[in-house]
Amino acid sequence: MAHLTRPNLQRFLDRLTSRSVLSHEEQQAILSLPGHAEQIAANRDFVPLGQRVDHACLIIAGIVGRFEQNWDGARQITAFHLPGDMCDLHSVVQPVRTSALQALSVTTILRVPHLAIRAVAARYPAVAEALWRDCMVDAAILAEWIVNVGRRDARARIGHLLCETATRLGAVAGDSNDIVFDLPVTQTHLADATALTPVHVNRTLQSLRGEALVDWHQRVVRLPRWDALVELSEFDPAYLQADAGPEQRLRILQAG
Amino acid sequence: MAHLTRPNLQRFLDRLTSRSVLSHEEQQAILSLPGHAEQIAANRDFVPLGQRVDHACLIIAGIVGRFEQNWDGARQITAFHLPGDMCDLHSVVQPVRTSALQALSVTTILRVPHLAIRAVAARYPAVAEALWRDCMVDAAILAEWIVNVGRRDARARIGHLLCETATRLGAVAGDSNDIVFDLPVTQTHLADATALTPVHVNRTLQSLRGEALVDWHQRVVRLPRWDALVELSEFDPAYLQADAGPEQRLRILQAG
DNA sequence: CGCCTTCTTGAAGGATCTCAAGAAGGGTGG
DNA sequence: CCACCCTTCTTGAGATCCTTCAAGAAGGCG
Repeated sequence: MAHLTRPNLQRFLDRLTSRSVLSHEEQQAILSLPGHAEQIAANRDFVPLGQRVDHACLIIAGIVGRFEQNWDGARQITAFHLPGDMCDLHSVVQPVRTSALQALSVTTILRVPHLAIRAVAARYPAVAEALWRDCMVDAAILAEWIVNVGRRDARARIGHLLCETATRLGAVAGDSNDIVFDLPVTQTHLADATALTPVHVNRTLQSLRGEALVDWHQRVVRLPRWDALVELSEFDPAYLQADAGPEQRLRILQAG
Repeated sequence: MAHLTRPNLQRFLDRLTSRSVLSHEEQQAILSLPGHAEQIAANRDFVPLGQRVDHACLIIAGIVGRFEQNWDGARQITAFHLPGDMCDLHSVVQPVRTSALQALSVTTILRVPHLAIRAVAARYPAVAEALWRDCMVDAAILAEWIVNVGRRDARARIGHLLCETATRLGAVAGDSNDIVFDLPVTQTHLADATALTPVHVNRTLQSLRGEALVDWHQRVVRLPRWDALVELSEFDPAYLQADAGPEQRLRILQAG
């Protein structure tokens, strides 16, 4: 299976090197990480709560939600994880699981042993730094979700989530105003993520559809008026740290 | 001023060593970090948005809020930072500021240069690991805030925030059912943190007071029926990772 | 004592929820 | 290829939690 892991790890590496500077040797070390692929059915927890974990999960295809649960069963998704994400990278340094991970659609993951990641991180401090930095981007997204759930009405809330996801998926390229991307997620999942009820999500989507802001059919999202949606949702992609030019990539921990 | 920084850094070090294993030498390195103290007036931004930062802020006394802003001025506090917190530790690895920090009451901070922190982290990988782990605890708190804001009604929301803050302040010791701690924060701040309006916070506090769950006067919070409040707020302190016994402290990145 | 912030109270309005049930869609087996 | 089933989407009507607006009371500080 090793011959398959490499191209998948490349995607993860691309993510790291978009924000961090890594040497050729360090990059090779990451690409050589072991891992074994696994297919997960939709709506299945693949990292249940309360257990110690000994591996991290790299998403190859599909989409994953990080769930927190309420006593009365009300669910809250606190993060979407997209292909190329190491969705529980934090567990490398903190193997006590505090939230569950669930596949939202059929999802392929690569389970990468903590031991291997730790060995690379220990050997190459710049890799540890890059991983740490990646975790911080996830944290910035969490903070933005608090604002989303706390301070925006249903239309802006859903719009913002779509803008964020489109950006993270790399669907927002060039200056096209017509964005299309795959989002294999149900309206109920969207409700869990935005802290709304499925019913209200449905009505809100209709409202957005009525203004040609969102067109969502068969798991394919189309945003025909990107600029208008960005404005409605007050979406500012800065927190995603996605557009870092080469001059913004960092490598700061050097012994001396 | 150096003779003053050491005892303050001790508090930060205690926080780190409560979850990570650090050698005597590593601990000394942290205690020797330079820094200069500064007093911040209430309601003042001391780390404004959108700038590159070259230092992190250790809170010595007072309380700090991490603010995200809306276009229309609606504010959301995404985190409280308490004495002993390095409130923008993440900036060590990601110096682009994405959220503002504001003192909620008169606050004393210690500004610690990134350069110094990075030097220690580079020299001692276990320190980098401990810092990274500390950031992950903050991230877990962010995730819990999403649940709080998204899925709990006003009473539970405020109750949960109080439970969390009491726990983080170390006010929940032993099996006393009567918790008292200082919380120099206005009801408006509480509204910004819970995504409610100040008016509704006020009414909710009255409701909690009516059931003897919360007693809040002159910036001093008293929780006379801790167990009942915990249940009402469905507060589970696991995510705070505060009670890690010695056997749970970690040191995992070792070259080899 | 006076000012400014913070807290408190009332009444009306609105965004979202709850409950319930029907329609549509997608996959599976005969 | 059709029939069936189960999930997902859609719709309606009433209830509610929280907000908005406005204004007065209380508290802290110079």
